[in-house]
Amino acid sequence: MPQIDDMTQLTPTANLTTIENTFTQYSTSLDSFAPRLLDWFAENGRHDLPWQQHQTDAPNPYIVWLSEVMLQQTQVTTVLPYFARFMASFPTVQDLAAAKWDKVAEHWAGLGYYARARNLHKGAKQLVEVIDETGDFPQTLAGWEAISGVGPSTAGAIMAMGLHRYGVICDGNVKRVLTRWAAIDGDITKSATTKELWALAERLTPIENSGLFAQAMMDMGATLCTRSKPACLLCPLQEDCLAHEQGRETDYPVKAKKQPKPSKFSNALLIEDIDGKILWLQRPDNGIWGGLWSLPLQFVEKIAGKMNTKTAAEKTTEIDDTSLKVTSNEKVYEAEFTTAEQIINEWLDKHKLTAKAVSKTLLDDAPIKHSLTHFHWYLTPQSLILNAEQITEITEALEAAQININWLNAVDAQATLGLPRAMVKILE
DNA sequence: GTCCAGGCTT
DNA sequence: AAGCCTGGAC
Repeated sequence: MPQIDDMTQLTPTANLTTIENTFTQYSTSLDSFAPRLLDWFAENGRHDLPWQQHQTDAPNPYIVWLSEVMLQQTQVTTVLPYFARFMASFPTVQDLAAAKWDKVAEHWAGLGYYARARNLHKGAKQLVEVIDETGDFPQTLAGWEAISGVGPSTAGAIMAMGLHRYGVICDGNVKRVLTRWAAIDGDITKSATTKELWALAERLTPIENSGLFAQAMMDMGATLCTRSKPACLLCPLQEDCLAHEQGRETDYPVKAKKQPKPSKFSNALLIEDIDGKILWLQRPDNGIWGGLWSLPLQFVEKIAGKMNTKTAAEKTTEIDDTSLKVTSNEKVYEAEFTTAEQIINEWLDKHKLTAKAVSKTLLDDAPIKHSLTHFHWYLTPQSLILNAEQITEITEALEAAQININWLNAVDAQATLGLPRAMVKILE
């Protein structure tokens, strides 16, 4: 734990000094922050989450590590059933490390951000290696940060809550609470602001009970200091919250304006045999849905995000144009295919085969829209039935290129493969 | 329907 | 700095 004298050195500008000068009795505000928060947490916090370890003297770091990785970018209610299934199938880190990737992927399917699942599986193997060498889980912040998928905040959470040692977290919840409490106007996506927030989090975290403090901060951010409509009346920090004083709670945290998202159009090929078995491809580890199974996708086009500064004339064209076509100020990009999709496309070309639209009714031919962080994806299901000879040919072509493939009907695919949500939508 | 949150890796 | 996914808020 850095001493307070060191803290000012951590801040690039006079950040903490600014905060301290803001209060006439700054040490009272800063020093009473944790006691007020912990009192609130004892009375009103959640103490029944299945991964919480603060009521035991022998915390299980595996449970905290697993839950923290799941809780990255994901809300508690979404994580709960996934966590239960993981613990049932992989009760120890050794079980997880020994599992096959496809089994891990199937357990994770639907949670999103699949790199987390790949890192989790890799991390389990790394942890078993550490345990075999030292007899125990890593015991230091650096030891945990060396595990794949564990960054500074997750490592701090594991130190504090999984080992009952000293640890600091500074996740999205903490950042929202702190930017409001101290009215920090810097863009939280900038590294200077990140540094400032980490320094403040460290200054506020009590040396004793850092685990309870971390839980309390996360609970505060999730239940009181919410993004919209924060419950300031119930907040133990209300009396010296600068954002509240100014009535500007929802102005924080400050983030740079989002860039317009491009749109991508693809066909999702349902390549079937006469028994209704569908061709599935395992996607490469990098890129979208890495390591998961997907239908072959056929790139159609990609259109740049809509500009914010459109002229009235351009807006009119846009309204008139209901068929998702390129408009004048939009750019068309290069096609994007995986190796497997290239092989399939070349094979279809060679045999002059074209997939047909699958719509139950004439009106039901709209593409499925799937929005991601950085683009909108419009997926149009297209069907193609192949004979036995063609099935053999395409299977051999893909296997020759070391592509992992599967022929499974819709029900079996959902039950046994890790399918991303968009694929489930298409099957439905 | 649209907008937005969210930690880590590369 | 960009890429990654889904669900909840509105």
